[in-house]
Amino acid sequence: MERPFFAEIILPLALEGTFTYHLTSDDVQQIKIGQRVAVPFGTQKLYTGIVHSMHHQAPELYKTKGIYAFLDADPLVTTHQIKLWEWMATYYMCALGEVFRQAFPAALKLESQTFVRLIQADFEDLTQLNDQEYLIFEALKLREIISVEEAALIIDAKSAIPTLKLLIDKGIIRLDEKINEKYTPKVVNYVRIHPDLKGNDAAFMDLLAALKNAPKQRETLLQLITLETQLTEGIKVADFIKRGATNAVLKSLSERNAVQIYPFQASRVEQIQHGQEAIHTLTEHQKLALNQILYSFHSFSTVLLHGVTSSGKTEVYLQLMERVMSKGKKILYLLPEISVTTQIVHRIKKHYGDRVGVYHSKFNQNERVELWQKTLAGDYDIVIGPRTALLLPLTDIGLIIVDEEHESSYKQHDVKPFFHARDMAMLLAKQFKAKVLLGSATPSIESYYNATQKKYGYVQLNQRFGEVALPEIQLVDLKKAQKKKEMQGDISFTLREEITAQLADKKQVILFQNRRGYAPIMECNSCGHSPGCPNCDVSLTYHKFSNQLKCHYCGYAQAKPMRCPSCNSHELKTKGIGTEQIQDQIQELFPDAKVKRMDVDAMRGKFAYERLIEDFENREIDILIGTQMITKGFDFGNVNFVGVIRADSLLNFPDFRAHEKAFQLLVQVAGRAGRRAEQGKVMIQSYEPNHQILQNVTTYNYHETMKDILYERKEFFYPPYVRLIRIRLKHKDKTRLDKTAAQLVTLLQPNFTARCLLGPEAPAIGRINNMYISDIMLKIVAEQSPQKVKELIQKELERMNTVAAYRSVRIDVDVDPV
DNA sequence: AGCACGCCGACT
DNA sequence: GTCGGCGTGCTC
Repeated sequence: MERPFFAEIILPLALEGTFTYHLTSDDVQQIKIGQRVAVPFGTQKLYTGIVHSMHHQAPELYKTKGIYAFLDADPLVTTHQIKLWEWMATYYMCALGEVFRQAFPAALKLESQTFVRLIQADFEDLTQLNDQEYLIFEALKLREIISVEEAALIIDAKSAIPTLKLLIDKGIIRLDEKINEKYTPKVVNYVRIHPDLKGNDAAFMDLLAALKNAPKQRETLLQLITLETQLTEGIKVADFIKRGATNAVLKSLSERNAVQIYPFQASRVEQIQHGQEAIHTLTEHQKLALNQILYSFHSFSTVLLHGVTSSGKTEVYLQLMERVMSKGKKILYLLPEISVTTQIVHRIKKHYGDRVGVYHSKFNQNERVELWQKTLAGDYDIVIGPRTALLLPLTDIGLIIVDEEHESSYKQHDVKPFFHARDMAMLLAKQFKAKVLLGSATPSIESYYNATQKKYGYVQLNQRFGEVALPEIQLVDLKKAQKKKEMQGDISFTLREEITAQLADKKQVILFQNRRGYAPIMECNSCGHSPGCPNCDVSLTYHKFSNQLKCHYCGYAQAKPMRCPSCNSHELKTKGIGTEQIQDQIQELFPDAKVKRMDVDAMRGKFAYERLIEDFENREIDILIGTQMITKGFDFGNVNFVGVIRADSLLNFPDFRAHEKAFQLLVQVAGRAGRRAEQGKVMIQSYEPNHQILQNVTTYNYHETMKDILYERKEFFYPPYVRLIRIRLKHKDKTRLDKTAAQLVTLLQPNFTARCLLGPEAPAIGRINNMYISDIMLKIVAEQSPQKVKELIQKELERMNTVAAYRSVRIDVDVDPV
């Protein structure tokens, strides 16, 4: 007798580990690791799971259930992926199921719905049924299967369950779990000459005669014939209409059986002809950098390419990609979220055509499935996307490029797992024995440090393309300007004159202000009251366009009050500046200029970003005012000047990374100026022009800045000298939250020195969406094993979980927070 | 995460 | 007297 088989299944749940199911001998025949299965879980639900492994150990503590169905013949998940998921779950301290849920396209997870089926259709004693039972019985005679929701609609009740229960008891119906696949292939209508007419001249002549009085139909038919001889592929109805046909005419023709309209499954992933865009030959500097990278890859698996803005890093990437592909290996090209729709991607796509898979967050569920399946099939030589592209079923990877590696959007912070794509890229590369290239004009301090410690190779590219010098940066002292009354609103005369000169020169201007809305705060001049969000501990931001006060954290909005809600005075004034206000001020100063704004508010909608880029390219915008969005892959030849409205808020951020981020951001902003022919110019307005960071920015002194920051980090015990783990507690009851946090600190304290355990402390915003927040920060020193520390935290969290009073507090662990 | 079970307030 | 609020406990 053979021993029974069991399978471990990964389920999309926030629960530890995998789940055991028993296998029938049939199951054993077809089961494969990575395969998608439907399994029952709990009393009601069917979930989509992934086969993790098979074994013979019967669990002792519970009875196993069986597999409900195998959803595909072949695995949809690779063993590399399962391994990566396990790493992520361990490293980022979350459940394997949470990684699965994030990684796997929602459309491939089935929706379990309960259906009702008739089992006794010949039931005749209708007097036994009440009105509602009868209605459902009749409906089922017509339809065979209806969903529980539909049943409720039929009898016009909130829930059909009571009635259905009666019918079940009578043995007339039964409940059935039916599986709905959410993915629906996209179907496109094509048109062709009716097959019956082909080679049948007599019929054809009859048809033409019949169309004697229908010139439009005749013309359309002849046009279709011509097209069919010209084109090898099918003709889409939509394309045919663009060439002059109309729906009405086609309808008549199809009714006459002259043409046939037939549906065909089209690929959703857009096709572009390739070979249109050549790869440029490299300059001497670029060639040197490429050779240094190739050389470094002999001794390092990761190389940091530090290339000033506009040095043509992309050209180097393209050449490197060519080499990798020529060896038959594939490439993963990661970039920050917003850059996925930029020029670089279009260029790569144009050059390599459908060998490139582009992934991005505005894709809908069906597009994601298609990309998943094509990636799995190995159809792409290059996959381009933001951090989540790392989770695709990649195969044969030879190189991973992490472009703009300093970008904090590589770290996922909203949904678990809170992973950093740059760090995971290295793990992934290890699996494939692939290389990683990190690229940036302003590398993150972590990567820079790793390069100085000889953990990464380090290659510099100091020459801008065409040898154009870096933009000249001028600081404008706002204190002085104010004293001398050389200000108009928030624009100094110096800045105003420069913009005037640029516009006279027919150049476009970019202005940077890192705050959206009109004004971040409203304040009453007589009592000092400033309206706050009822759900969060923040001031409401005034949005002039909608005349509302909005909360940027929970989305709360209210109409702007006329009087102070506290003292009823009329003296409500705005404080601080946002992009909306700058737009107003600039428009007033330059009434003839076309002024546009680029921030999340202006970028709503699927193509808002693309449209703005197009407008800018076509010079339909003279002055663009943007938040940090403009620093990401925004590359235009006609911009020679960039202005920063107020740098101070960047420098005075209460975060240990503030200086690093401010330097990176300002250098990136400056890099938008003078990208092609001439040297650009940058003006930074600030109340503190002597601030060390601003001084370093003017000379582009990256190394000096990093040295200073590293010194501070070492002194105050921050990364890269320690690793951080932030434990964030949330609860709607502040007292319970504080007690739980205090208890957790008590449990952790014996294992950490005082300077390695900070908190509990409320973050800058202590309440969001009516949930109070408390943070505990742990620092792991070099001598400690991060794995041991994580196990310890896990143990203490489980201990907390045994006490009911603590259990209701939500606890999230963020490893390496940014 | 879902979902059932179970114990307290406002309504047919 | 019930419907339904969310606190608590369990799921292979």
